[in-house]
Amino acid sequence: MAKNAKKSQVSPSSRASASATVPKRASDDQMALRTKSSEGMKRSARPSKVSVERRPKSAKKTKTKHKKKNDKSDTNKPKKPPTAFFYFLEDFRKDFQEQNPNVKSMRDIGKACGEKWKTMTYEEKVQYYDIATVKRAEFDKAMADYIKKMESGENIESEDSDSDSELDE
DNA sequence: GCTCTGATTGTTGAT
DNA sequence: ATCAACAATCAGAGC
Repeated sequence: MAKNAKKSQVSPSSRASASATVPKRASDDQMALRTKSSEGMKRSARPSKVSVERRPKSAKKTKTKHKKKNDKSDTNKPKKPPTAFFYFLEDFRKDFQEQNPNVKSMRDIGKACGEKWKTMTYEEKVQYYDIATVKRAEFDKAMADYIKKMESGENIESEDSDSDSELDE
């Protein structure tokens, strides 16, 4: 049910607060973390094949296909940081597999995680929101550096050097 | 053998 | 204000 709605439900908190990473009660300092720079993500950057035919409309979602190892275009380009839900998903997946070793499909885990996420309280989610906020701040910084390099020398082609050390404290 | 799919929510750029 | 795309994960399916 909640699949087609998606945007409509979004979550009682998300935008309700101030489009910040943290739903409600978001501390001002956390909001300050998100500089919301111009990033540069936009779907156009993605491979045409992925960008196109991504129109589920009333159907499901988009299913992103990740392009896997087809990232030759943006090897040094920082990728979008996982959201709070994704951090929770990592932790939830481990616990879920321990209790359900027979279940290996991420589809089932994703569903279970989504249901669990909805039942969780703000206090339980806030820790993941906090992580996501920090990571996005780092991503913003990395993106700014990436753009700077692009403007300076276009394609540096040096994905692993300074950007890596910066991202990973 | 390699690539894509599916399923979830959050976030954000774009329209 | 709304939409669309993308972020991680990983076994399974398809080519």
